[in-house]
This record gives sequence, C-alpha cells and structure tokens, in this order.
Amino acid sequence: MTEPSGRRERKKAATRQKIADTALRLFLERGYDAVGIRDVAAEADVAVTTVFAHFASKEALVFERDQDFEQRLTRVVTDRRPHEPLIPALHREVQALVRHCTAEGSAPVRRMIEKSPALLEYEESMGLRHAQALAAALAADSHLARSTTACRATARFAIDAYALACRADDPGATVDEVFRMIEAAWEATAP
Amino acid sequence: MTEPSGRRERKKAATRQKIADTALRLFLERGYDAVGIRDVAAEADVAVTTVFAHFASKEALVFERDQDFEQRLTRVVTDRRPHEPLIPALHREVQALVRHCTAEGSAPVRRMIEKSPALLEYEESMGLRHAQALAAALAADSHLARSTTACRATARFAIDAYALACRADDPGATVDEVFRMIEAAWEATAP
DNA sequence: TGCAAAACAGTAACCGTTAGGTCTATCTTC
DNA sequence: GAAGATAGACCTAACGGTTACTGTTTTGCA
Repeated sequence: MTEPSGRRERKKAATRQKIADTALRLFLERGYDAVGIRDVAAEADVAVTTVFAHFASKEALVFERDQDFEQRLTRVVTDRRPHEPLIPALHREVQALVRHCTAEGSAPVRRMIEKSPALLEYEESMGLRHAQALAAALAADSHLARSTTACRATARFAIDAYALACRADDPGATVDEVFRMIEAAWEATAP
Repeated sequence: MTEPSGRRERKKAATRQKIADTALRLFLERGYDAVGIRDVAAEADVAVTTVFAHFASKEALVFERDQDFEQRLTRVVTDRRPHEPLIPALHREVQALVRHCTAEGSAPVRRMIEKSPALLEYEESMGLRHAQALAAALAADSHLARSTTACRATARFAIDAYALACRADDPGATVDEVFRMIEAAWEATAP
C-alpha cells in the first residue's frame, strides 16, 4: 500500500480517459450528432458536470489527443539547434503531424470530423490557437530577427499547410508543395 | 399607391433590417453576451423564429454587412483584365476590405468582436468559407495555370493577411508586408 | 485523527436553436 | 375584382449543450 501518493491524479486521469474513450466509441457507433452529452455521461457512469470538468466542450471530446500538438510546434522553434534553418525544421514537424492525423487507424475519426461542420470549425479554431502560440515562439527567437507580422503570417501559413494537407488526396505532397511556398515567403522577409 | 408590386420583398427586407439594427444597437449598449436572442426579438417586436428565419445564428447578426465580402474577392479574379497580374489585384482588394472594416465608425463593433471568443471564431470560419470560394475562382482561371494546392494555399494566405491586418496596430502596413510574402510564395509556384 | 481541498454527483436552469402548426397579407390567375 | 396559392410571420414547446448551485465522498496533509 501507500503508493507514492498520486492517487488523486491517477484517479482523475482515469476518469478523464474513461470519458474520452466512451465518448469516441459512442460517436463512432452512432454518429456524433446522434449522441448527446447526457448519453456520454450515462455510459461512462459519471455526472454531466464531471464531463465538463474535464473537457471544455462536446467537440473537445473528439480532439482529446491533440493536446501536445501545440507543444510540438513551439518546440520545433525553441529546441532547435542554433543556426539550424527554421523552415525545413517546421516542414519536417508538420509532415509528421499530418502523417499522425492521416494514419491508418485515424480514418474513421477523420471521416466523422469531416461530416460534422461543428467539428471542422472546432478543428480550425484549434489551429488558430496553435498558430498564435507558434507566432509567439517565432517572435521570441532573437536569431530569426523578423518582424512580428512576418512571424504571425508564417505561423498561420504553417497551420494552413497542415489543414490543407489533412483534407487533401495526397497529404504528404501537399505539405511539401505548400512549404515550398512558405520557404519563399519567409525568404522574402529577410532583414 | 401601388408601387411596382414588390411589397412582400420590401417588407421582408425591412423586417430583416430592423432586426439587424436592433440587435447591433443592443449588443453595443449592453454587450454581446448580455443580450439574448429573446431580447433582440422582443425589442425588434418580432418572434424569435422570425429572427432565425433571417439570420442563421446569433453571430450572423453582427456580420450582416459582410455578405458581399466573398463576391468582391472572387470578382477580383474573374473580372480581372487578361494578363493583369493576380497578386497586386488581390492585394488592392484586401487592402480595401481591411480599410472598410477598420474604418472610423467600425471601431466599437471591432472592439465588441474582439472581446467575444464566439464572434472571433465565427469571423474566422467566415474567412475559411471565403478562402474556399477564392480558391475555386483561382483554380478556374486557366491563365494562371497553377496546381489546386497552390490555389488553395494562396487563397488561405490572402485571408490570413486580412485577418492579421484587422487585428494589427497598423492594418495597412500589415497587408503590404504579408502580401510581399504572398507574392514570393506565388512566384515560387510558377510552372 | 482531524481538517481542507479536490473530485464528483444531482438538480435545475439558461440560452441558442428548431419543429410543429396556424394565421394573415400579398401575389397570381381568371 | 374574387378565389385560391404562397410567403412571411406568429406562438408554443421542446431539444441539447452548458453552467450555477449545493451537497457528498474521497484524498492529501498536518
């Protein structure tokens, strides 16, 4: 007995996971719109208020795994070796993120997202938040020496690449093509 | 009497305008979140269902004037003289749209939008629809001869320029700077 | 052991939004 | 003009996501 006393956190995480798993299962079984929050709560055997204690909205239940998305993007910038060129590093990371979201097992989830306007909108608004975080990371990197506007634009362009690729026929080629454009755009802002 | 018989349309338009005006006034007076649809309907002396017969959502009440936004963007492409370069034309139009939305009288509305996450999200999702329309117009222009991906990316970049400029300290300069990047990105896709 | 805080439960309500059915002014056609 | 046909608006009731409020249980810590 007497585990190192993280019981609370473990139980909380377990509850959260149970809710997320139950929700995704029900959504895939019956369709996103056909499943209500009350259904999810009942099936996961928790109160409705508990669901919203863990997730800010119904849509957030679907994108539970993308918490670290933002962190991965900003770390590309902050953890980069000095003098390592920015755009190729960003290109690689976006490529990886796109592969992750168009992977084999993700297909049913993607199909569900693309059938629901609410989920598509939520995904894009997530992207915007990520773009803001990325823009802040770019602006904070003194090696880059670019204007705030250039940083913000580049961040949004990178998210555009991700969003376009996730919906494209050939995601990998789409990322490559858009990043050729981003590379040129970035070069055009050199001081 | 007996106007050329468009009474129905005139009355409908009048109702729509009355709702939009009342809503915007109440929103500005008391704050967007503090005013409910039922308040708007009561003050405009119409039924709640009538509000939703004219506007698809509460947020749409705020952006009533931006119906032609999309049309102006696509017309830049379709109504352009043959051989007139694309990017400068797009640049001019976005500059005009930004001026329109950061004009003197629009300041209180802009402040209200920027205080409400719901309105910001709605504005961005409007932008996405416009980007898709613009992308379609670009792809349809055989003079341009660019890939679908290049068209889609450029369309999103142009909307990014608009969105960034509306929130920037110096909107005009922001549009100019981002369009220098877009010009370079576009050139990089030349066949 | 006892206490404060955190997590969860239960209920009821708020608010945007929609479905259902009705009424009435306007348009069309004769 | 009169007789439908129809669009526009009304009202009521509800649905579904979300939150406030109020307890109750569990956990961590002194």
